[in-house]
Amino acid sequence: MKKDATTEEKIKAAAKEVFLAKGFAGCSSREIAKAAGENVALVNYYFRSKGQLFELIFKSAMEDFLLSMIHVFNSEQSLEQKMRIFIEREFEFLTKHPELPSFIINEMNREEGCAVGEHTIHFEKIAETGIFNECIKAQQEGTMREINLISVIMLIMSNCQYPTMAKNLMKNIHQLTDEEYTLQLKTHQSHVTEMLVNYLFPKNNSTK
Amino acid sequence: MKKDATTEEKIKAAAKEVFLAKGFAGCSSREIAKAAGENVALVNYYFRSKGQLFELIFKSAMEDFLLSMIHVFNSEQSLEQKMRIFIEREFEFLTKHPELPSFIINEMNREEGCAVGEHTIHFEKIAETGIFNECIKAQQEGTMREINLISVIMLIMSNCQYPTMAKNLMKNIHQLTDEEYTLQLKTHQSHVTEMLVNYLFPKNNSTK
DNA sequence: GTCTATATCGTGATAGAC
DNA sequence: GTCTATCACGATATAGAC
Repeated sequence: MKKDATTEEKIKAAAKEVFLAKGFAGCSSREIAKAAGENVALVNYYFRSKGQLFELIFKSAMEDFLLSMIHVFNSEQSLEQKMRIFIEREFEFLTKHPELPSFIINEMNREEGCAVGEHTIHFEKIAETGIFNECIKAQQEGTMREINLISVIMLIMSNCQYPTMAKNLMKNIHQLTDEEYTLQLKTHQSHVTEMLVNYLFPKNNSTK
Repeated sequence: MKKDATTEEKIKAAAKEVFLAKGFAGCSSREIAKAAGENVALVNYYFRSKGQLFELIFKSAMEDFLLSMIHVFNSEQSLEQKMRIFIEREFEFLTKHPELPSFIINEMNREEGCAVGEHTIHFEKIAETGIFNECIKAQQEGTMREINLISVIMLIMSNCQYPTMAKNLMKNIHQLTDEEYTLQLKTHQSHVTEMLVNYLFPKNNSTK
C-alpha cells in the first residue's frame, strides 16, 4: 500500500471499493467520504459530483475488465494453449476482483446509461494482438470449430464470470460454506477449461 | 391482462416490474406507486413498507427462477434429451424475463441480505423430480461424465443466463443492434446446447 | 486544501380527512 | 380504501471560514 496517498487518491480508492460493492444507486457520497476517512465536501471538491466520480470509476473498471484479457494474447503459443492460459488467468483475475463483472453488467443495464461510451477502443486493442486473425486462420485450417468470434467470447465470459458473480446465490441454493464454494470453484474451473477446449478445438473427426 | 385488477394487485405488479428493472436501491416507493397509477400512501397501506414489499417480490421472483427449471424434469425422456429441452426452455424463459437472473444475483449480493431464506425448499422440489438420482445412475452406467451435480447446474446456468444478463454489455462492446444481438443469441444457443451435451454425455471413448 | 454549516431537494412513512 | 398534507431524515451540493 502507498504509505502516503494524497486525499484525492484516497477518495478515488474508497469510491472504487464502495461503488464496486454497492453500485451507483446503492451508496451515498457520505459513505464514500467516510470510507476514505474524509468528509463529503472534499469528495465534491475533487470530483465535482457523485456522478462524475462514478464515471471516472466506471471507466477505470471497464479498462481493468477489458485489459485483463489482453496480455496472454501476445505470447507465442498454440491457440489451444493460449485459450487454456487465458481461462486460467481469467479465473485468477476474477478471484481477486469478484465484483467487477456484476458491476459492469449492472451499470450497463441502468437506463441512465452511466458512462457508456467508446469502450470499443480497448476492445480494438485486443483485435490488434492478432488473436482474431489467428482464430480465423485456424478455422480455415480446420483446427478450430466454425463459430463466430462473438460466440467464442461469450462462451468464455459466461463460464468464467458467472461462477464468481453467482457465488452467494449458489452458496444459498446449495447450502455451501465459503470454503466449500472455493473448492467447488476450483474443480469447476477445470471442467470449464476442458469443455471449452474440447468444443472449440475438436480433436477427432466432424468439426461441424 | 386482468381487466379489473385490485389496487393491491396493481401495486404488486408495478413493484415487480420496477424492482426487477432497477433493484431495491435503484427506485423509490413513489416511483412504484406512480407506475401503478396510485399514490405512495397506498403502497404503505397494503405492504407496510418498501422493504416488506420488496421481500414479497423477491420471493416470488426467486420462485419463478427456480420453478422455471422444474417442469421438464418430470417428462419421460432420455437424460440427454431432457438436457436439450431444458436448455431450450431456459433460453425461452430468459428471453421473456431477461432481468430475472441479474436481479436475483444482485440482491443476493447486497450486504443487507434482503429476503434470503429457505429457497432450498424449492430446490428440493427439483430433487424430488428424481433428476439427480437419474444423473447419478447415468454416471454409474458411464453414459454421463463423472462430474458433481453442482458443477452441472453451474455450467447450465452460466451458459444460459449470462448471455441475457450481459446483453447491453455485449451490444456495446461489439457494436450490435438489438436485432443483431437477438440473432447472435439464437446461434449462441445452439452452440451452448451442443457444447454442454457433448461434454456431459460424451459419445466416443474416454469419459474421464 | 480542508472543514463546518447550510440550502435544497427527495425519500420512507404516517396522520387524519373523506 | 383512498387521498392530501406533513414529518423526520438523509441525500447532493455549495458557501464561506480558516
